Amino acid sequence: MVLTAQHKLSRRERQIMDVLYRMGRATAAEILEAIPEPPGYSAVRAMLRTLEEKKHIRHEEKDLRYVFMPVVSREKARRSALSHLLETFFEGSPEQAVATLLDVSARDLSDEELDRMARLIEDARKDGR
Amino acid sequence: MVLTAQHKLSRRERQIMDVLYRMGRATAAEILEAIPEPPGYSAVRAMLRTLEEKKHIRHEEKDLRYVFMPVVSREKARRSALSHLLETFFEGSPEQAVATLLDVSARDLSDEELDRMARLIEDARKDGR
DNA sequence: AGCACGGTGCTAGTTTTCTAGCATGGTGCT
DNA sequence: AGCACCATGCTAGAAAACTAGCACCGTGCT
Repeated sequence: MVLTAQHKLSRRERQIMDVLYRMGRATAAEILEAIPEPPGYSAVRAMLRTLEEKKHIRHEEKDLRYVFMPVVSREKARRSALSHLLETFFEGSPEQAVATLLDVSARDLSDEELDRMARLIEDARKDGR
Repeated sequence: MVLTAQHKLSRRERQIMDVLYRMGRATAAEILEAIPEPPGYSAVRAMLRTLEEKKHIRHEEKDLRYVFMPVVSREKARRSALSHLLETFFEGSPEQAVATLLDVSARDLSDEELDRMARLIEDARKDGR
């Protein structure tokens, strides 16, 4: 079971959740700015309300305005999203995913980053048993 | 610009596209089976029609029934989806993505797979210049 | 030929999503 | 106090998504 509830989100709701996961936390106005082909301000606020009702987000009050954030931790959402991507596009093969990942971000990978990735793989090898 | 048109898909449409990318090609009935909390059969066919109108999919006729498939190649869609995921959940950092990837699929990674991944990284290092 | 079966095409209707715009309430300035 | 400014709360309506169900067509069996 992948991203349990995520699948039920509407287009706009998903866009908002994406923004919130990217930014961590944001006000209605900030969210609006971050959405491509942006809806109206009222629309954003209405959807924030329903997202909150559905327990996907919560808010805190800060300087008179609401700051919204996801209820599910980024870490958890990450894993979920990654698993889903793996199944959908990579036949569940991490190897293929890494290949594409390296290819996509080839030009801005430093030697240091590559080193660290290599080390991650070594670590995984050890933990494997 | 990421997954340009993908962002405009409705919930059901996205579910269908996911299925098609997972399976490569499928009939209406097969798609229906593959969708969690499945809609009605008619609903699926209606959405296949609109997806086709919008040029996201196309169909061929095989043994009297339609077999649907994405217009955009899996490879291209992959990259797009991966980029988007990277931005949304990993601050654009491939390294973090690899870390989570290894963690998520830790238990079913063989030494051989780990070797191949390590090699991919070596290759990336060389290609880098 | 006549009929059952399994698929597609289409239309009409419901439900959900998405939106605009106004009412309300707090803050800070004059 | 009175007023402008901003943010939220809410309601009512438009638009899009979703769905059911029937008409139609080709195939193959009797």
